[in-house]
Amino acid sequence: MSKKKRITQKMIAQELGLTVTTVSKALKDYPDLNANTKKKIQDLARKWHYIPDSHSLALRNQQTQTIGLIVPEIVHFFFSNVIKGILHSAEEKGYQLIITVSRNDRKLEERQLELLYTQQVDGVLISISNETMDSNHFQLLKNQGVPIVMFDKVLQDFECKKVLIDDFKGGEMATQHLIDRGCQRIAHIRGPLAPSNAIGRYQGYLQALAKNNLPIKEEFVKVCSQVNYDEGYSFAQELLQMPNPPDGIFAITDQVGVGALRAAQDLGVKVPEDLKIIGFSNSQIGQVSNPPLSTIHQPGYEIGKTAARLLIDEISLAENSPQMDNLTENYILSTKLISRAST
Amino acid sequence: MSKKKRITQKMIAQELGLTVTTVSKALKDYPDLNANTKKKIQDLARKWHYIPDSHSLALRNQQTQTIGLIVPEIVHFFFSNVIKGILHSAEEKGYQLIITVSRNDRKLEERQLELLYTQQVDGVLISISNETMDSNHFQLLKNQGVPIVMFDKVLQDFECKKVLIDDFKGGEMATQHLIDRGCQRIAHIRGPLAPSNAIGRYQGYLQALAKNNLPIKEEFVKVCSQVNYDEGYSFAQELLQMPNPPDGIFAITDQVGVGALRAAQDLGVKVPEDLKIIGFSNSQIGQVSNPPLSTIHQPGYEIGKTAARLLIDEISLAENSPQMDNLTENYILSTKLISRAST
DNA sequence: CTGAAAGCGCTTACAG
DNA sequence: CTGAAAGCGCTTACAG
Repeated sequence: MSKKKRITQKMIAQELGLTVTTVSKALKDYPDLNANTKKKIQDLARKWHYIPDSHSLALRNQQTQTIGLIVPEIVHFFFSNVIKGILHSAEEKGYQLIITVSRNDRKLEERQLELLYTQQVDGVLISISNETMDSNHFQLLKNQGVPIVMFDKVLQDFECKKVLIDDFKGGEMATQHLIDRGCQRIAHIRGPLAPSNAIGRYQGYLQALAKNNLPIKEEFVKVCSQVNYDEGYSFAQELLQMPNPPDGIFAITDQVGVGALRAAQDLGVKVPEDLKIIGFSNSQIGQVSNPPLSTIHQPGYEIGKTAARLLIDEISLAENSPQMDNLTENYILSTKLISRAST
Repeated sequence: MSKKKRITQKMIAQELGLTVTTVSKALKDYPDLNANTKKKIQDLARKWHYIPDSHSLALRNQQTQTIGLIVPEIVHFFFSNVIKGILHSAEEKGYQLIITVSRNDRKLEERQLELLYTQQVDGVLISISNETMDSNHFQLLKNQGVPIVMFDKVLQDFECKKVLIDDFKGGEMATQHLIDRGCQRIAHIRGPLAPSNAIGRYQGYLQALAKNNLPIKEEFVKVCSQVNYDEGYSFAQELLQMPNPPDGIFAITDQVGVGALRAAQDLGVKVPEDLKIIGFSNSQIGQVSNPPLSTIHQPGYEIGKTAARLLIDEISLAENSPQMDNLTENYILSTKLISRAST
């Protein structure tokens, strides 16, 4: 500690034979100061590299200029892009970002939320864990006046702003694309049962089948728990070894889709001739697979940018009109189909 | 603001007709309190969900339990893994992490450093931008008593702990592997000129050629600026269209390597028969390309974990023995060759 | 066993 | 034009 030689207003005041009050005013460019005094202070501050202490400011202003983020995973193309978008908006508005990871663990998510509260973040951005079914911990935070914005994986019955894509439509689009390409027996390797986005995509899949009068076969739906390459591989293997295998697979993510692609190739099933595969997200992995994977583009960067902006707006608003209730409002960003050689 | 209803010790004291002093002691479990009083306080604190204000603590203790991170990029497999490792160690020791990105811009890096200083972080972890050649901004921070640990992209002449792999050895290993596989005309698509790791890998490449009495051809060395798939693609295209094209390519990263792989395939050059390619890092992208890419494993998670631990140790040490100089010390984590179908 | 006081670094309404 | 005072939330050496 003693090693720290942080320059404070007090030191500047002492050096110049003034008081902190005057120094503070000079640094904030108050009009009612002697121009000369002001200049002397500002010059010394610059020379000594004075930088204000944010904790002191936080204490004084009850505002930390910091937002907290909780994501389920960090080694993840989509979430990396979201973070990039958040940082973009945060920088723009002079906010810092504290990042935490829930590892899809409901308990850990709660703990991270508490830590962010301890840090007095002005607001929280979150994509909830796959395990999270209730909103008690979010409600607690909200009751303390900390605004929350959810994105991607959201909790339907929690009142807050949400930034999303239309997963239902995306799922339908993906499945319809397979149908348009001539598939008749379409399997779906879906995400876990709880997350809102996995449900949406699954329902979109069902909808597309129904609309086209294609039969819905329970054995053609596989449920991932890890949602990774290996699961894609092994589920595809199972599917392709059935007596009447599918001729199309809609995978919940590109990771899973690329795993399925490899399984097909290892079994000698030709893609796209014998089997067409479409993923979801437009991750880099699908761009470089061979053949490249068709997919639904999910705009991570824009989602992050939008979510952070909404949160920061809400923070500023809360300051001015404390009575403002933050009602649920869904911001749906658009997706698009990207057709590549796998379909 | 008025919306915030954060519970403070003062409120608890008022409710129970005590003073903050007593409340503070009870919450910190001081021994010299009436057991009954203590219990009453602790019970109410729990009931009201009291959570201490970290800024107040930071101000009081001159310790924020927060570390800052600056990385050149966030949408990046290697750095994501590093962050995961950092979060692991940080959590373990009760530290929070503020993340910023320099976008390989020296000016922005300096700005981020300043913001972290404003936030009073207890220490800084950094992988420097490709543009950074001098250490003035780091020296400034160090002079203020804020410990710094560098990783991956480091500044040779700045005194601090560094967590690295042996890029020279890695580059040599990769090139030697191509030679062992029968390559005689080996090209290198290298990183930018400044970064320590790009230089190390390049020198390792030269060393392997020299050791094996293979000629060093200037035209076989291409210099990336973006270090991405597209650059890998176009440089490989150039190389393969030479009158005497290379029979092996060592790419600075897997991204670049996979780009080169695709270029070869698009030109009808067979990999690995006519051309062998090896990348660097062991990113996921190389695991799923077709054929999968040989590479040098770079342990991102461990690098992050180690760097954060070292930093936190240094923070605690600085508290106790302020005179401690933090001399340069290199922590070299080991890499290994991963041979796949591309070589 | 409990509390009054000082202080961390800063801001701002108020006095002079 | 400058400064003394109070206060943000907390801790701790000291009094009683």
